[in-house]
Amino acid sequence: MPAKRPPSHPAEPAAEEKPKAAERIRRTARELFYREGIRAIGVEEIVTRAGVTKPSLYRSYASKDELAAEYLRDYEVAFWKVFEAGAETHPSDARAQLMAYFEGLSQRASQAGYRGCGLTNAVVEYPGDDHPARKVAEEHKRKLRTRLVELSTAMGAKNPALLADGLLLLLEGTYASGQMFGSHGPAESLVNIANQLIDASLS
Amino acid sequence: MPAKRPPSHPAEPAAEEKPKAAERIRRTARELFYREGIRAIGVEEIVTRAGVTKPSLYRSYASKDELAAEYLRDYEVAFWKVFEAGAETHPSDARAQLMAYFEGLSQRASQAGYRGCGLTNAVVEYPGDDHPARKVAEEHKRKLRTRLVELSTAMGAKNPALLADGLLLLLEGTYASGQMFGSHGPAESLVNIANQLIDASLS
DNA sequence: AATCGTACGTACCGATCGGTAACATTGTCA
DNA sequence: TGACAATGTTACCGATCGGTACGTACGATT
Repeated sequence: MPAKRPPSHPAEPAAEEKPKAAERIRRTARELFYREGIRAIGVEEIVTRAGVTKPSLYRSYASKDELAAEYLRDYEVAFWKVFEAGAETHPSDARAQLMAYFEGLSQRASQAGYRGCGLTNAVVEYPGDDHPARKVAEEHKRKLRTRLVELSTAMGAKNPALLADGLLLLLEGTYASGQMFGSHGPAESLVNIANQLIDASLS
Repeated sequence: MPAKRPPSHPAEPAAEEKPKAAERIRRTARELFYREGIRAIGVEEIVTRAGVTKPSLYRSYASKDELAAEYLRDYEVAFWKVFEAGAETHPSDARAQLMAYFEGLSQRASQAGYRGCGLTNAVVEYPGDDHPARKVAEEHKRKLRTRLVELSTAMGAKNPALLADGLLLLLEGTYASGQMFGSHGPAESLVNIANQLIDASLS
């Protein structure tokens, strides 16, 4: 285990040099998988657009399936960053935190070309429960549900688990319908609907 | 245009004889496309499971894409049949009609192996707006939204379009989350949540 | 200078993809 | 019975799929 690489930092972006092949593949795969779907994109197109070759891909990732799982892990990190962004601007106000995310989502999902949630899309693309990408997605959704229960509790809901389920249904509904309707779809009503539901769940 | 076929009835199921190849392909494709996804299923597997061969498929359907579109047209017919089933048992009661569908959906979406809405899944599988299957799905969703506005109006909602959007978000959310969570997922709360939303939208 | 580990590219694998040409079989009419 | 159209079958196409064996350029170590 030769763990001695003085100039390069293993877990850091290392913005000093040009991106390595593995990182270029990662970024290209993330963009293509999200925009076009995992099944729709072949490894050939990924490496071509990344400016590398196939062996470089398979040296860093065991298979296309594993690369897809890695893409979703990156996607999840980015998701939580956006989802929890409201915690800083609205500390100790669970409802405002949540609604900050809902407002941003509503706007994004109301634009043409919106592609929904990469994790949800992966579940649709891979119905069988043995795919590594699907496992990442399923675990994430369980975590999201748990987090929504926490927020619902903090909001003072009578039945936090029930409100959390309602909010999750609205979220997933927005991801899906944002892809089907272009502008002026149901996603535009998300904030209004969510507020109605939260109000009804309090007293 | 030789439109003369006395003994055979073009648009009827013709339950008298054994199913033709085109019909077997249609049924097999419908089941496989729904369960596994359109991109995941090749034409080879369809014709094998249907007990026919590829040329039989391509004589009745112009391409795999067209077969997929035909599958969704069949799916849509079946959807409306289930969706409007409550109109007979609950005439002149829009809310009861709608909730009858919601209750059935909630149960189906809470079972392991649930695969959501075939039309929504097709939109996720084909992001580009040029695919024939996607066009069928998009048009259906617009019709569904219109129908929900009608029902919301009949229910006496203050803002029918807004309630319709909320109901549509809940529907799509149930389709999606039913696939990710097995039993005891958010889909189980659909009826309760929908009732809260409808109540809040009336007075 | 000889050596070694790392990183990357060239060229190729068998399998499967959607789709088709050409031929055999069948049923329905005159 | 014979002609015709519809529907079936065998065998194949080029393209692309995910994945890999093998050779090479290069910088650090001895």
